[in-house]
Amino acid sequence: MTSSVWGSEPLPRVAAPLREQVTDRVRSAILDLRLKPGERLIERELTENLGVSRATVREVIRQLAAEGLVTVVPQRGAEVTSLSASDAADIYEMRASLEALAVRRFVQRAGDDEVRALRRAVDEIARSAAGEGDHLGAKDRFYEVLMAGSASGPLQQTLAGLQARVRLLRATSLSVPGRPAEAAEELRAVVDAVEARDADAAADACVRHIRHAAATATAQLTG
Amino acid sequence: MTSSVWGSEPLPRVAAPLREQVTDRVRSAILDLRLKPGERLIERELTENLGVSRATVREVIRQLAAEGLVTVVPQRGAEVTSLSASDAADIYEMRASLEALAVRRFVQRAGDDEVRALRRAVDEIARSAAGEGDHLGAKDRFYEVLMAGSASGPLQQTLAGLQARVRLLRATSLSVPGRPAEAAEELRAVVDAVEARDADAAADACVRHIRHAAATATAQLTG
DNA sequence: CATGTCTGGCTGTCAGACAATCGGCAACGT
DNA sequence: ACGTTGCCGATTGTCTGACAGCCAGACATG
Repeated sequence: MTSSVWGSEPLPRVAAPLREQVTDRVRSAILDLRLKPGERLIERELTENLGVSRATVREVIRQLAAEGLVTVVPQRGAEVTSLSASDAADIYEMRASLEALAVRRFVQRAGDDEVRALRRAVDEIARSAAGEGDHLGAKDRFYEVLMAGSASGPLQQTLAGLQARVRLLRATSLSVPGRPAEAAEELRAVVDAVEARDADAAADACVRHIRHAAATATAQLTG
Repeated sequence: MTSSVWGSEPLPRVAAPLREQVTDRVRSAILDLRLKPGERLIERELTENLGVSRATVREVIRQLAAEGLVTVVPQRGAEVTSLSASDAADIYEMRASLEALAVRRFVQRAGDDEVRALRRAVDEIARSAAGEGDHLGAKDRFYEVLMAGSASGPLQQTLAGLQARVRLLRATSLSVPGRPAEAAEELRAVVDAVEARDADAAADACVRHIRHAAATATAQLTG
């Protein structure tokens, strides 16, 4: 294959369409809580603050609505989604099921180098949990590797949406003290199973991790 | 409650926004195979055939893209998604996980009348499988009841997307002879467990059903 | 035959316009 | 003082028309 010379993939799309840049900006704003749940998104304001036309803004809003980050009320417009406690529980449970599946696929489909990358990612999480470093970023990289290795378009798309909503949750609740270290340990268990190529064990460990995360999160929510 | 005079619910949305009507139309066209997988969707054509402006058409396309029914290639436009065999397998597996979860929620949350409605729905499926009647429609109604009873926005939204993509699959493969009767039997098992309020058994039966459906479907695909 | 160039078809994006609708506020009658 | 009524501003839903940029295939050229 000559493709190895250029780097296989069908081209990483260097210049993203304006619409996607804007989508990313707004999504970040929501996840960073610069737009709080329940807050209305007025089209005119967005056009001004982002410097794009209303048509573009509207497409962005539809996109984010599909991801579940904003909710559109007919004839009233979009607002940042605010999740109920039961929604939160469901989302975590969905994540548990689907990430377990993703981990299974990873075990089946990922090459040794990708397994090593996953190991590195979890190490970085542990480091950031103990000492210093970008914990959220480290977790993001972990999931990036996981998704790439499990190589499933549909799974990736769906999980991305769920993950975003979880972060939306993290808005309401947040960082419990000893939690990062625990999380790192749980993820290490996942990678251990993956390295042993034991899909069942890996899936189990994954479910345990998310159930645990859900427990601490909802405790914050209702408490 | 005075609401009983008008019919309880927060209003069934009589006049849907134009955009949604159009979305439904196009979605139907895709699922009924009047638009085949791989076929390009040209904006101008859609504006003419549907009698709406390009702006509206574009919002509709973004919506369907988010549902996974169409794929947009930057600078080239949208085409009806065509799924790979491995995508199909993943989608079925995701459906298995999530519908199992939905059934669990149904057992927890649904009232007795909703359980009865589910029973009626499965009976109708059986009838349509044996003698005559709208089989697809019957299945749709079954899922409608299921979703309403499990009462979870996120679950409903996600599963709707998956279900649509499964139907897209059904485009490529299709109706195996004795299959409908089997399916009816499997769903009956689900309802039996639901009536017994046994969430685990119901979830298991559900997973079995979808695995079975996936098996026959992928057999068609690769064979 | 390989390479460069042109052109038509589409998409990406913008600006501006208008009707329909929602929410609140103020005037009104009682 | 209080519930109604009616009006107005803010915002969304949708349309029109326009223009630049990109892609693919036809065409010309050496």
